[in-house]
Amino acid sequence: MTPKRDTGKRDTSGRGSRNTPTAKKKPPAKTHRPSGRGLSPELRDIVRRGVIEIIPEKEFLAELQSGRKLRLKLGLDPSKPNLHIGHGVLLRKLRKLQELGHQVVLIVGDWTAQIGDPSGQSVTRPMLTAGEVRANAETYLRQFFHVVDKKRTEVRWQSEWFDSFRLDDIVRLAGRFTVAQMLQREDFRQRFEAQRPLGIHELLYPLLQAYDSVAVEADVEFGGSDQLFNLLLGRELQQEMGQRPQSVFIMRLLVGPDGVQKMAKSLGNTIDFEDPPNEQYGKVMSVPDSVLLDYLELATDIAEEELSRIRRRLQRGAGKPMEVKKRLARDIVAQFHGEAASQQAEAEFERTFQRHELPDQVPEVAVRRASGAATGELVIDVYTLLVEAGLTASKAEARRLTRQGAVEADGQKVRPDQAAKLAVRAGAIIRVGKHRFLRIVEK
RNA sequence: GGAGGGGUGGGUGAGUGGCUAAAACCGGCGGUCUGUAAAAUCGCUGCCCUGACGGGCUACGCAGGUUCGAAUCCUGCCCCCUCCA
Repeated sequence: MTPKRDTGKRDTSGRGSRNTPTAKKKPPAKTHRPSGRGLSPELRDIVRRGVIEIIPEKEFLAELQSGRKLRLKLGLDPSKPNLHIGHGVLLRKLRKLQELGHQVVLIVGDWTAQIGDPSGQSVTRPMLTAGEVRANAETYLRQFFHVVDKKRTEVRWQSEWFDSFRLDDIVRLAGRFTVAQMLQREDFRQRFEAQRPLGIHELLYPLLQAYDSVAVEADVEFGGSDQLFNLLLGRELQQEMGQRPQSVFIMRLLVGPDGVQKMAKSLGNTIDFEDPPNEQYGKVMSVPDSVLLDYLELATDIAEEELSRIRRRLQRGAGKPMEVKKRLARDIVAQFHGEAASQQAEAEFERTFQRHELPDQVPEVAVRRASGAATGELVIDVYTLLVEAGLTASKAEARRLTRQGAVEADGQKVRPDQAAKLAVRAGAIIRVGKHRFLRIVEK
């Protein structure tokens, strides 16, 4: 293993990761989610939907119904600039609780972002500079408030308390825990046992996160299933420091469009809040059927009864998965870009991918007519054009694709021997693969 | 302080003097099929020239050296890991 190179693994669900090296298989998330008996439908949905476990369940439910305004903590680590719909799962949960009058406390993990909580086998990422973190955080906040109600959110920066930490504060904090305790975190233990590197500062990560709970006097902390350890540590630390320990709210992780691995920036399988509508729609459509229901449950607010109906229909083979998926895609795009954009994205999808027609917008490249050639007749060098237009990364790639029959001009496959001097009409469409297009116009 | 192991292509990881632009796997891309799902199947996957054959350039931590020839041997440097103390 080469620790030299770090992939900067981040996770989807707030910060840190508890285990699952790179989430090879779907974690068999055994769920202990609350039954929700005796709760209003609204509360029932909140405590069940997408929830794996609430610890301690009874106390939390009692609190929830006590009328007290709860402080709901979520920490986000601004080591990457964009939020994705995996984060969205948590954010929408917060939003729902806000609607009941509770207070969100968003912690910008400007210190932990610099440490990085390496998931799996990766080691430390290079620490980010404070400036990078700030810039990322700005983007984060904008995106965050796309879902969460700003008026009922208190934004806190870790630097508020950690900047003034002195060595003795750190030593004292670290002194409250033992190595054995830290090794309960599965990825730590695995790395330790496999004699793979495990940095001391990495052990600090969960401690800092735990201290955040103390600093803001959190009542509840939210996180994905990969966060269990970190969240529980916060609970423990609060107790040690004389605070009432927070409840922890463990949510299921959304997988990426690959259908297997959790959605995470580091795995490159995210659907981002700010992906353009068409892209967002397309990414959702590429989600495998096997996780369609998970997406509906976690990434939309489609009502529970409706979900059961869809589930049953699909099981009977009655519903068309594709139609359901389109609905899902529409729903998600609408969340971030509005109804109109969502419908446009769907139309565009149907046009280009289902009917194989041209997209709405095709980039144009102007080519000069050779002297003596008739108006509207152009001769192009396909390879050069493709590279210049950015449709292929290199001429070598353009050649390869041509050889493979992936390049068409006005619907005709371009043969390799023609490509260097291809005669086309002005306005001709060059197509590479399924969805790379280019229109040739006369200069 | 002592002993040992290691730095290879987007990732994992083979390779110990020429047959190696570098196995295998993953990922990515493309063809067929199709619901931009899955599965299946075939192929491509450093860059430049070429319709093709072929040719050229760059590449195995960095810098030098040995050799007709080096990812592979030597020297120095940088970095990482493990064990013992």
